[in-house]
Amino acid sequence: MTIVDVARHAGVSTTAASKVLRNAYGASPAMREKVQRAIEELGYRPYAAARGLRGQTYTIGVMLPDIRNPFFPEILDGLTDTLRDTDYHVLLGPSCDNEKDEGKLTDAMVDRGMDGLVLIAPVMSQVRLERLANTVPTVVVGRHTRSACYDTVTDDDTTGAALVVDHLADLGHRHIAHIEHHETDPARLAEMPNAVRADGYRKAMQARGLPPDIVSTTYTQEGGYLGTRQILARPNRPTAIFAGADIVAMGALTALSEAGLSVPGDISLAGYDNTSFAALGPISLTSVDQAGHHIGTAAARLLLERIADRSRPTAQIKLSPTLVPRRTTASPR
Amino acid sequence: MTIVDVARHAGVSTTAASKVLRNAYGASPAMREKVQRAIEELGYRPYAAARGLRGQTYTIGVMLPDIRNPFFPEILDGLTDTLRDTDYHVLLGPSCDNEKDEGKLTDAMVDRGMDGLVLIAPVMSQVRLERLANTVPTVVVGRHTRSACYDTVTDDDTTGAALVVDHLADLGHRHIAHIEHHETDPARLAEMPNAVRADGYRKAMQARGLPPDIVSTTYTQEGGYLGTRQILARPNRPTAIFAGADIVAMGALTALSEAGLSVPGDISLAGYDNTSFAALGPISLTSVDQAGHHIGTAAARLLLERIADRSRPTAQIKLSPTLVPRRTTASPR
DNA sequence: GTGAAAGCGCTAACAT
DNA sequence: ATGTTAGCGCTTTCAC
Repeated sequence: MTIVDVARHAGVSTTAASKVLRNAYGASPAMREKVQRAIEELGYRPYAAARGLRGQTYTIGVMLPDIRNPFFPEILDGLTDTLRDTDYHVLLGPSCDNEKDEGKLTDAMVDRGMDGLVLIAPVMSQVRLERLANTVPTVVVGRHTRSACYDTVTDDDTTGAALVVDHLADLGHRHIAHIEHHETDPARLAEMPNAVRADGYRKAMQARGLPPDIVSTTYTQEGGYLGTRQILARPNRPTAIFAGADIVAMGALTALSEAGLSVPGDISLAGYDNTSFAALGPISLTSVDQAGHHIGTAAARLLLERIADRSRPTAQIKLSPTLVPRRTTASPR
Repeated sequence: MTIVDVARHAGVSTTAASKVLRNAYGASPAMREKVQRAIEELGYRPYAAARGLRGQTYTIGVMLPDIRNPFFPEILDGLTDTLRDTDYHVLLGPSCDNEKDEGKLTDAMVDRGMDGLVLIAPVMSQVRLERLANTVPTVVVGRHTRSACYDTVTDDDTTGAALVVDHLADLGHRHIAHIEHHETDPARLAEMPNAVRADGYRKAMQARGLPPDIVSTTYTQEGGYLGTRQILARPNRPTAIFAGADIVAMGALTALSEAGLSVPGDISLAGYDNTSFAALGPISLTSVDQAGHHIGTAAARLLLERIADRSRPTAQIKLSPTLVPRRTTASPR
């Protein structure tokens, strides 16, 4: 079942069939009609690999750091909703949280001739990112950089962190600890959402005249659990914990409950991302909403624009977070 | 940067280069050496679309019903761990929970020349499934069927449901309600994991001489919330709820907490899947472990076998679940 | 063991 | 407006 069969069945040339397939210029309505019917009757489907060899594959690749983090599906929904009415299909890479896996995955996506890439909070160096973006249209989500090669969509993590610190400080907390995703690479320190969040925390604490107190782990449930245990093992315990992501707060909750501490009675806890689990009745976690759906929508639009015009100047879209106070934060006793 | 460049750089024919690329028979060690070096020096990467046109794309597609359900990442991990050391890459479709979206996605995967498909709890008809499996090697996860066209990996949902019912009945519960994922299609009624789970519940209740009580919603957090509200609105309330999936239990917890009911004081609650959220300290949900990682591993192995030999008889792998009792279940007052 | 060449299904010049 | 045809990068007979 190839385009040749369609053309023959419709009694036209393959060029004509191809044009109809791609809605390209130069096909009369009558011809469109004939070809469409032939396609229907034969149940023909164009073979993407063959198209890829000549140009587009109509495939957009998405890379995300952790499929377990319930925040990422929000972004994905925004992406797929926007791409639904286009000819493009979205394919997701399995989660990869280190530079090596990221390289392998993006290579694999390039090898498969993908028309565009959406990279969510990638850790690879900017040099690599730009090399990649020069190969295939790319939108980077989460990294606070400006590049001439790729578009970016970020949420204002500095403000988001301040939202939490101010909320807790207003409640009367003086000792607020922060659990961050460990970051050593000096370049990423200024770019990655987790690092910017930690920096926002530091600045907001300073602005309040409070000493910062940071524990480094990872943005996972396990990381939250271990980080909290570390905090609780110390001589003087904070009255509030600001977890850099909801998933981290989930792990923190386990550690706190194991330690026999009540939330917010003994200790307040805030997360980040406002995932659906934060809204769960028995959890009711104070969090920061960064509108994942909008992030996804914006990324998809930027990518489509760039695919259409690879030379248009790059754009940086910055969204603003909002605080969602719930029952895990209260004044200290 | 094509295979021709590599061949020229190595001073051999493209055939030779191709053979080395694919570890095919008929290339001397010396030639392998030369070609490998050329590949390294040129940083050559084979273009998957072009390979696809002649044969394999080294890509395996995975379809899952809901990326928000924290159980599926377990299966995925099993899949990717097993596939890591092969030449295959895994690409995920965005979640799709209805027959139409499933069809679009599987079509897209076939169009992209994928070498194999893993379908997790698909809802499409068996006819369609078999047509698909005749096109491309396919492993179906979760559906309790035997087909001559595709391999299956399932967990014994009947036993799993009985595990929960027996646990609750042993604790002294007489009125145990079940929240299921709505299923109307008569064909799917015997095949889908949710339907088999509901049937297992029914049978286990009957074996205990207890009247079944089923509420139909969906396997989502929202579904659990709405289903539980429905249960609570009725005149006589059950003493225990068996949610068909942990994610459903999460929604149930919200509804119960909103209603001012304590768990397990006022009502016991059990889930299914033993996701990482079930183990969370403040939740500590009794659940059924169906070893998602093993499911993924088994699926990957079956798929590789079938890709290697498309005519080998189909296999049906059935795994056994275990109960993980936690703090949400206790004897009724 | 090695190489020349045909062709996978499609698109895009180019010719009509 | 429509058709002819040369490739895209790779694999795979089939000679040697």
